[in-house]
Amino acid sequence: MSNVTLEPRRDGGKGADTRATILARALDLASVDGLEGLTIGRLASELGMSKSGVFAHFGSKQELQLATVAAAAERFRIAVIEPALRAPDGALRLRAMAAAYLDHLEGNDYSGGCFWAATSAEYDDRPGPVREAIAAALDAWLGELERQARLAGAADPGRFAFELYAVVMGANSRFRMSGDRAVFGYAREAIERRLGELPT
Amino acid sequence: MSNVTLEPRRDGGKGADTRATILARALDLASVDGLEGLTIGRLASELGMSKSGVFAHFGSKQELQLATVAAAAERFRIAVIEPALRAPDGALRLRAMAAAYLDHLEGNDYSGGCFWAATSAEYDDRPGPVREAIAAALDAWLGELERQARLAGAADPGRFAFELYAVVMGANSRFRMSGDRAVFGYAREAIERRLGELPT
DNA sequence: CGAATAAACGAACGTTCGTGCTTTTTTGTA
DNA sequence: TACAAAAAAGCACGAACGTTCGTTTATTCG
Repeated sequence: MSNVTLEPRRDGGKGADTRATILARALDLASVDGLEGLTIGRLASELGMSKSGVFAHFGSKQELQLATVAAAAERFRIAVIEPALRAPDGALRLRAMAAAYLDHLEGNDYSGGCFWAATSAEYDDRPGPVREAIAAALDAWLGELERQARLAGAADPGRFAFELYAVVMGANSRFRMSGDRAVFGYAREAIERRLGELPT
Repeated sequence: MSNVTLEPRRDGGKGADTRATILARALDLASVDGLEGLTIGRLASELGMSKSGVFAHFGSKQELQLATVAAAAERFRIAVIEPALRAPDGALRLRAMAAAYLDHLEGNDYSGGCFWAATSAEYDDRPGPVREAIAAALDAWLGELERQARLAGAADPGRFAFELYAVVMGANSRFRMSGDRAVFGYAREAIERRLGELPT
């Protein structure tokens, strides 16, 4: 009766693998239908599991949403941050970050586009822990852009970071809606132009 | 028994007023919760109506969504397009359109931000008539930007239109998430800079 | 091997969803 | 003022939602 385990362990057991499998699928579903449209029943049926089996890993839908946000942040770190770290601080790092991001977006035909574009639009008017988690991830990204812009000698790093962010997100938005790949070219050229304006 | 009217009339009767009232509220709700999160029950209770009373005006949820998109397009026309028409074609018109849009976004503290930003992110992976309606509205907006950019003598009007779009939408996105009004200044300055690069 | 615990299952709950059918109230007009 | 049409309400439905519960199957470990 004592020490009742309500949720699977999050460490080495079999549960950790299942949890990772669930979150990988949750990430794809949420990129398409949003974190609110993500349902435990759908998730379970796509995984060949029972609703309660999936549910037990998180204890509530909100915890599932928060775990999905964390998984998205980790995937973003691997797909975008990590590759860009090989470039030196400053303008070259900025170029590498933007390029990795755009490549990631352009290559993601299969899944539902940028997780952060979808979920930030979904939660920008929905207070609560999920919104805060998304906002923190975006602030971290913008903050890193700003930090690198400062190292690159930008006159107004905050402004510089905003412009990079806007162009990348704009390309994702337009590509998703129109299917026109030309927007990635527009975005890359705009970024190059801005980078070229930095002090040498 | 013959000629049964399933939906209220869309013309001069009282039904037209009610329909407009419903759509006005639907627009606000959809700006916050999206067109999928918009529910007939919630709409009815906020309006002090019955679910079936609201439902009868549209016949299906999808029709309600399509009518809401149309209402959003009309509001956008009044708030952004119309005021900008007083400026002459070309660069001045572009400046007026962007300014009206940014003012509209910055002044919309009460409601849920840009309807088009919210719904395009929501439907970019959801095929169907609603997506097509949203895409058509966005294409019309981008097309008008491009047309004016061409009249202003831009070397690549499509690229020019994309950059304006990205900066305005980026400002909306960042403001909604961070609450930082400085992004509107960033956006206005970026637009002025691009307009200044046009041939005189 | 056997006991303990982790993991997944299946059924049910109360609620809300969109939608259909019927009835009542309101509106416009002859 | 009477009456037909329009508008709104009432009621019910099947499905899906998140969640809880008790039970069963897998896994781990002494």
